[in-house]
Amino acid sequence: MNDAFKALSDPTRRKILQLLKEKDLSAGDIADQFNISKPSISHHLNILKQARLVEDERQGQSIIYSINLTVMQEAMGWFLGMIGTKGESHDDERK
Amino acid sequence: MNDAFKALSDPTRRKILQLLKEKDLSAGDIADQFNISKPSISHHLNILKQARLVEDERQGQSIIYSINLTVMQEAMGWFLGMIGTKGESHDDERK
DNA sequence: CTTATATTTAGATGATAAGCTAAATATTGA
DNA sequence: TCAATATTTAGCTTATCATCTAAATATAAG
Repeated sequence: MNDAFKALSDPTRRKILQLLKEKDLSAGDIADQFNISKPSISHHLNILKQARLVEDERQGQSIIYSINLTVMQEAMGWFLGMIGTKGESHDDERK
Repeated sequence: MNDAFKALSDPTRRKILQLLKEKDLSAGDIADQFNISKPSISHHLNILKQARLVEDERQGQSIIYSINLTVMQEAMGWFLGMIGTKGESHDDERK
């Protein structure tokens, strides 16, 4: 969970996720969307992979990346818990 | 928005937000919950403030911090857009 | 006006992180 | 097997960040 928040803190990685939301892409196709070297993009993809925000699968020469929404939904859960009524979750709350 | 994601990437700051979700607290009361020096906590609070995730107001000697859910709701919106059906938001999508 | 309390600011340090180039690995096809 | 293509790994540099101590600021109380 912490890894996911860390991964999401970088704008390049968030943009990668938005691209993958549209459709699966190879590492090279992703790199083409940025003014950043391929090795750097590969590094970002690795961070996203460790956070389990993306998955990869080799297809011939290419490695195809796809988004994994499971962790994103968990993060959303954190926000939902946050946005609930202030102080609601007290056991000793008076009615 | 980027500031918010950056601010949320630190576990100490996320815990501060969770404390403030329960009730407003002074800077000192917040610092007491961590094994981190008061200046460091002050620094974290400043980052949260710049991201507009918290607000502060002086009350006598103390400065009281409170959570501001507006930006958090915006971040939630980002997640919602992300979790929508893969590829849905194309203009040229065929029905 | 002096002291005590609460918080922040300043300045320094060590750890993380993002970026690069060059080299290594893996796959395909001639 | 050799050359081309796709991606990652290694190693380095620079910048950002979390943390600390010491000093500064602001309010309250005697």
